[in-house]
Amino acid sequence: MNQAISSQSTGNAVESILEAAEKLFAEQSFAAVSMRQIGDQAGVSKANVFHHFGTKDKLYKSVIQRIIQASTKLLDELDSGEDDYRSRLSRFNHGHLNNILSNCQGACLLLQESMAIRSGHGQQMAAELLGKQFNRLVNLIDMGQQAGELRKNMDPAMVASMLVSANLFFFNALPIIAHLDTVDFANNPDKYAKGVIDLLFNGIAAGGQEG
Amino acid sequence: MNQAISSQSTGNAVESILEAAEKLFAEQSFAAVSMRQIGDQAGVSKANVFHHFGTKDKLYKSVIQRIIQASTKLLDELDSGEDDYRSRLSRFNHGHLNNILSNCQGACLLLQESMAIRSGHGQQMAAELLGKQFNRLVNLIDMGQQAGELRKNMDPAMVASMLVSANLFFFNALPIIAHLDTVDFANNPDKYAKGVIDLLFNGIAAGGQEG
DNA sequence: TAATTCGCTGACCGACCGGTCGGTCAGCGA
DNA sequence: TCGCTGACCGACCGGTCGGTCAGCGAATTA
Repeated sequence: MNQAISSQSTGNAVESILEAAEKLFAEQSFAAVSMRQIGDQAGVSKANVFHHFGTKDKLYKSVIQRIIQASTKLLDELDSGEDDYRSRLSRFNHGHLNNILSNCQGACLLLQESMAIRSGHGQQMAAELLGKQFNRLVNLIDMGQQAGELRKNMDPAMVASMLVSANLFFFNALPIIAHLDTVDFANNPDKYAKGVIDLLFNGIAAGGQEG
Repeated sequence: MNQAISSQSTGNAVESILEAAEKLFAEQSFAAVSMRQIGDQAGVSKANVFHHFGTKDKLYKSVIQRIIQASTKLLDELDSGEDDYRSRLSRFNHGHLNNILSNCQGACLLLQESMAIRSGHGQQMAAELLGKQFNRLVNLIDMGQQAGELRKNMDPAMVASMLVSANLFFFNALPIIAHLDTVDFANNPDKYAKGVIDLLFNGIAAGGQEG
């Protein structure tokens, strides 16, 4: 075993390759990463990467699938409890942001794969997942409306869009924003998530209630 | 002139190369695009691309600079008028979203370049621009607070974050979201921008005023 | 023990990469 | 007319790419 290489903690080559590929693909891009790099990072030969995954494209899709499974699992665990809808939305929001931040590489890949113009290799897989998660959130807000807890003259999908986007932005623009002197919520995800819920519920107009 | 190639409308080779490079870099990635592709797309030889820009890296940075200049110019034109702060924020929001949608390629490149983990070639240039634009928006909201038009127990930077992120999300997740049956604001940027302002000002809690 | 399978590897291939080079050609000031 | 310049090109360089393949050692099976 070589000390210079990272993963391969389990001795399982397949898992080592997947971890290495996810990291490299996220940090760079599909085209920028070579199969040799992935093999080196995983502590195996380039030929072995091909042995297990056939082609670079299949390896990439396996990486995306793996991220999707992990993400879905994490989000499923959030769906318990029967509080008021403000609590449920808040819990979803905190969970969503934490999921993103606890798996930056995966989030980065999915976000990149979801970009419009881009000709991604796993675009429809990523789209399917994000669509599902988005719909789930929309339904939650819709139920809040029907329960009379949220005002009715608004579009639930738009609220969902703002919630999800706020978290994605926090994750991927953090290093840019962190050093601005106008910002003090950087490196404090919980404070950010709480603030988002407060603003979204109470609005920013003067005279609104507080969170 | 070849019909298969796109730009070169002006006959200016440099401009043709920049346009071709922006398109290809946005649709794919820095590594995925070859100098030969760029030359072909621009209707010039690969050697000529090197003649004008030296290296692939310099060409890429020129593309980013060009996008930044266009973006800054567009945003500067929004800073006129002295209405109430709701109108000013609304105008900024519509303008910001329109800027993004009218230059998808540029927005795509800047967004990609601003990603956290990513090791981009024009990262700090993109970060500088986004930081400036962000600070400008924060100041606008801050002034609204001091004028008493916006409630004071909230973080202006967080509001700015939510505004910007909502637009970025709309732009880059549109194709994913468009076909969901829960969504009806797709392909209607003005409706979306108006809804964002409404939600942000009035909140979603039952009992809030309408927009 | 002999045969077979399995995970894995180094050597190798054609294609393409970023970048360079020698050279052509139109235009321009003297 | 001359010398010079910059835009432009085809051909080429060393190097790396994705992908293939015969074969190795260690298990597994008969």
